[in-house]
Amino acid sequence: MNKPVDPNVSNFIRNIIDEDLASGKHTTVVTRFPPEPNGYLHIGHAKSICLNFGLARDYGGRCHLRFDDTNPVKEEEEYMESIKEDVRWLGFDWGEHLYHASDYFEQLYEFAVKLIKKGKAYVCHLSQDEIREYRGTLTEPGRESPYRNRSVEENLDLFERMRKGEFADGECVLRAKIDMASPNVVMRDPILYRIRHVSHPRTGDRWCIYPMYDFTHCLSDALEGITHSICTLEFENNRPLYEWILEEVFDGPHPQQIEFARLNLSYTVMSKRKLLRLVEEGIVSGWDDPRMPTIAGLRRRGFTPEAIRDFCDRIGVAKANSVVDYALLEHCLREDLNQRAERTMAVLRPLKVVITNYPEGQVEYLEAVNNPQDPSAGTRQIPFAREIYIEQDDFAEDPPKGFFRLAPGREVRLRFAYFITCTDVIKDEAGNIIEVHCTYDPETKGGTAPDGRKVKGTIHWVSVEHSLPAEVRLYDHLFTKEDPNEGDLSENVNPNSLEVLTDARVEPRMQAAKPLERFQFERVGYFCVDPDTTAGRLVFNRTVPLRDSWAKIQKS
RNA sequence: UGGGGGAUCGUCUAACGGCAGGACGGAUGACUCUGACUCAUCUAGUCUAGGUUCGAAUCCUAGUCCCCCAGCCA
Repeated sequence: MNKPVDPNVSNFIRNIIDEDLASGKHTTVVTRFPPEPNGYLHIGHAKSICLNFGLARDYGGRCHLRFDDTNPVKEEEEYMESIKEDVRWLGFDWGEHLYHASDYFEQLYEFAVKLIKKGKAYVCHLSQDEIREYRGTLTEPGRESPYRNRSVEENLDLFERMRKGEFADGECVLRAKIDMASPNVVMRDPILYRIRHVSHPRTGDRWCIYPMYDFTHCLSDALEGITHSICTLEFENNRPLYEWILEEVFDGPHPQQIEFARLNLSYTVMSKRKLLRLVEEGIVSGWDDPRMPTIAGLRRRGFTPEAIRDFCDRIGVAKANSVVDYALLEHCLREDLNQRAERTMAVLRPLKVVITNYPEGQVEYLEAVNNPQDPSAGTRQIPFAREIYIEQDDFAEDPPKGFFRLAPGREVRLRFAYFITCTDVIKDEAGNIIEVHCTYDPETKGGTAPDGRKVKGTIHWVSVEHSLPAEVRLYDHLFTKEDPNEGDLSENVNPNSLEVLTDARVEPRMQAAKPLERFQFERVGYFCVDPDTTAGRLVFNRTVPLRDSWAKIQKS
């Protein structure tokens, strides 16, 4: 954690904890992050991770990582590994406190038996459709199941036989006996256990009955001594059930469920279902496509854990549904990268410049600062020669008003090198500019003129002979709409979310760049080395462009 | 039309009966060997209508709008 915690952070959950601590209700804070291992983590999960682990850190408590693995049909071991990797990468440590809901299956079974013995649960043989019918609707009460008043003995026997595998999938379920007329549908005799003759990633074939979320979660929390069980808004309706179950069977202290609004980000989607769709329809290359809001995607894109944590701190925590502006995420990223990314020069769309008065065959090495924000990053030597590449955008034959880059007759500074003045524009038969001729002023070596004259523009460059070819992948929002859910998702996909440039040129130092290493391409943006990079082929992802006030002026 | 939640600058979020504050975005300017960074100034808000109070974003009443719930998913 590179940043000290702002002592002024205030949100409704901290207020609750402060009160609980002050009143003596709790003497410590124990939270948990409880993902279901059925997919990849995304930035919405990062919010929850930062919240839960952050609270534990700030209050000197602890935060458990618990896999909510109660549905073997959807869950896989592979996901558990990726989740652990992502949480660790984000910078959090659960220490000894790694748990699985499946660790509690035996205890959970005993709690269910206890409930049956209290006459508060029963085995129901209604079919799935019948259960739905009997449940009633939002405005009409449900009806009681004909199996609702079976004797305790019969229920005990039936439940045991469910465990033994005497029933087929779907033949019966264990239900809580609460209130079929409750205005809260969750309380209309909710299902506690269902039968699934499926082997579980962790318990194998030991069980063929699996507890439902509502039964599992509250008891898992209680067993682990969780004090504050923080979840998202859609579980608000489940809170009465959470409390009912604990009240009925759990003797120790009860955790308190607190709900907060999940993260929504403009120009992206956050639901696992929709993310899966993007992958399956080939709209993106995979879960770690750099355009994905998954932790894996963000990592590959070049995001830092520090930037993501800072973002999560800044968005706050509240109960109102909201959509955070993507620009805030970009701001956090740039702020972090500006401090730590070494600078380099790279030309994305090359335009050849011949410096006609520079001796042929001569090469000079010029000193360049690696990171003006961090003197300890040192300097490097960059080769300069008669032929260089500059960015096509940095030259205009007919410069618009306010343009102070290279143009016929104009003098600009080549960063860390010399002042050059454009003398000629070379075109092909079609009239395309293919080369620009300039002269340089030998007196301006290093970038300053002894006579004190100033130039308005400084542009970046690389040597034709010494630079390395590279592929550069430019990313934009995956969707064209702030809210991609408005209308048909696939129609809102941004056709220009990926642009591949294959003719980019980078400084020779990039030969040594390692996958995921981050750089600032001066005047262009922050980039990171894509894992697709091989010995003979450099591939960069644009993490985020630099702010560009010239582009803004041009637009208006 | 049942139940549960929620509405504060364009966006996100503080203020817990006592000066509506911060951040992002936007605008303007300064600086500049990155049109970056940084700095400065500005911009802009309490859903509506009543009420209580010396004083209301906050308490009360009545509305309006938005979200969630009828999986043997979580």
